[in-house]
Amino acid sequence: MPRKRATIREVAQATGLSPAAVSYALRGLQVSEETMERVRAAAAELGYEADPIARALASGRSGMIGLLCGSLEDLWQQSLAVGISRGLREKDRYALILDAVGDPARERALAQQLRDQRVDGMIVQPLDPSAGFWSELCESLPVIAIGDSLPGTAGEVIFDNRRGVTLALEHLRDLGHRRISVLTPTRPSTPDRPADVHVTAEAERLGLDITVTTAPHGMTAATAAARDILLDRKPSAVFCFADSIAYGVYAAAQELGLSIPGDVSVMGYDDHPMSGLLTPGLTTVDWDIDGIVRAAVRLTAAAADGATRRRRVVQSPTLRPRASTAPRP
Amino acid sequence: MPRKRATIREVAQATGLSPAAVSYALRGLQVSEETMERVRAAAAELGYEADPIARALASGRSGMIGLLCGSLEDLWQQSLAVGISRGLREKDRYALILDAVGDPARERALAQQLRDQRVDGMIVQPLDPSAGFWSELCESLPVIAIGDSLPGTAGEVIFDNRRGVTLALEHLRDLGHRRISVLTPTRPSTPDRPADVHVTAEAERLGLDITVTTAPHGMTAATAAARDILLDRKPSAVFCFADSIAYGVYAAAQELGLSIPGDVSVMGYDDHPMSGLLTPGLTTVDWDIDGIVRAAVRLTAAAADGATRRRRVVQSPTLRPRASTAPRP
DNA sequence: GCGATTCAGTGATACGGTTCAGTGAAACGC
DNA sequence: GCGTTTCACTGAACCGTATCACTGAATCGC
Repeated sequence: MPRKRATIREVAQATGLSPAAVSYALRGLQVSEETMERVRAAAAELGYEADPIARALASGRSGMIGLLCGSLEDLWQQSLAVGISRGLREKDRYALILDAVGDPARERALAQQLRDQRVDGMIVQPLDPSAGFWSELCESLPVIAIGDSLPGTAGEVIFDNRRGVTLALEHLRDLGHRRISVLTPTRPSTPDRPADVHVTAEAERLGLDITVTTAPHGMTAATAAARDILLDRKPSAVFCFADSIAYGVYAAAQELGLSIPGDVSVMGYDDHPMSGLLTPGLTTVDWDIDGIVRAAVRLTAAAADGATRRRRVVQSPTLRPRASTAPRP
Repeated sequence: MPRKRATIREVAQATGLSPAAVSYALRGLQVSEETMERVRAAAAELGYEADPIARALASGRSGMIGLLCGSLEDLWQQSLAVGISRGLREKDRYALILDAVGDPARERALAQQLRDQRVDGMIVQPLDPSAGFWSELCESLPVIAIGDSLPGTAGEVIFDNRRGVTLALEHLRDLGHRRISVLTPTRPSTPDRPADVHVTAEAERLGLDITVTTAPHGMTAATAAARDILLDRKPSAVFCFADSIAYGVYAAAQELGLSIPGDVSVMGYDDHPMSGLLTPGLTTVDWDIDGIVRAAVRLTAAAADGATRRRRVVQSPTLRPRASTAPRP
């Protein structure tokens, strides 16, 4: 790391200008072309680079985008976070990634802390879309929601979960399954999460016998939950609301000596890159993660730059049938 | 998000003290018990919380720890990052995660930017341990290195790569393999990376016929590289320097109709949670990621809090034999 | 009872920028 | 040729906290 930071004052001194003029010049404001060049040259010479902290304090903007993840234990969300982080870097912005660990209370606290960091915008995968603080938050900075809709956001990338659930459950019904266990990462405290509502509604419509169980993300936790379900309820199919959870079911089935899809069919939801590599390949619902990343980055950058138009992208799911689902024996 | 931030001045006014006194009181310094209580109460009442940006500017510390990852395309590094991020949160610190995308030049720039953010410390997985700027960096803030050793760090969690490579190659040799392809994520520009040196040295010692190829992390890229190697060189075994890359080999083998381990044995390096779920299970070298996370968090927190003793943890690998390796046909 | 220490708290300044209101000179309209 | 704009730039205030040097009062030792 080179010479110890030059300040704006030193550049001003070197050019014979006032600090204010230098500040303007470096941002291409209010000064003549010629002065701008002179300042740029001096800044380069002195190795001057604006101090992001001081700038944030003075201007109230930091160049950072807050990324508030529901639970990074989910591999798919990890991929999403990494993708978004990279996308933002290409637009000269940092992502400040925070992990709510599946806890809505923590989600709220972290949102607050992100705001304190003067993030220019925030990307959120709301755990609890019905929480009251979102609208207040949206008023104080541009928020982009991913997944579920939120009131007052500057933009949204919404998953058509209704459609996704339909694809999954119809697929299982078409294979003859009636008795289906659903494993969802949703926390018990927010039982009315949109995606879950769709599940019970669709199940009713299709005449399926559904049991919904909560399982944390993360292999070991999901495996434990899956073990119980496979033993107790003996469903002919399991529908997991995240590929990560389906991986837990694979592990449990392996332990119990159950064959997939011979003894039980398994469906995922996300299409993580690993899902195609497993044996059997995991039948799942693909949300086009690259598309989501691109849309989120685009919307966020625009909103943080002051775009006012509220954009809403609705992501459509695709059924990705592989070998983990088969007709009911 | 509640009332709009109270400042320290308002708290001062409310308590009839000077701002300085409030500042001290809130941090439990220099003031009487009684005043401290009074200030705390007033602060709570006004909903005051210190502004991290202003604090960072004034004090030069931010409470954040920079986490500089080599390449987050690697699933194992993703797990590491998530784990460390969580561990730090439990110590009331944020992680500011940056991804060098496998590019040493970018690694350097990001290190600089992290420092500009006033991070209290930095955790680094150096892509290029021999780069000159590390020692300068270490002088200006406490750096914890993960993986390879670095001059001047405040602490290190070193992988005994020599031992890891030995475990892997001896395992393959014992199974009768001689003609082995090595796939490593190292960039061509730093060919003398310690881990790679061990490979060629060990291969020589064991009398193995080795070819080293560079493959980026990330399934699609690794798959492409693996395809070429499997077709052109027809090794009896492939040793991948990251489980993520081994996944690419699985995909390539699947495409080409090659059986693992029937036609080719595959070894990984890391032991990512998914490796045990694959069919066949991936034989790999386990570095105890949880131990690494714990050690890194502990060392970093200590160093950021001003601990001076330089701690060095050496991580020993364990061979995790599964089904992807078999005797040479 | 007197000088030397502690103690609790103050005022000023620093951190490194941004931004608002203002200024003198040049350009402009007519 | 005079009043009005525009242009390029300046001075000062400000963002919200930390910290240094200092002060007056209380405490201490003897």
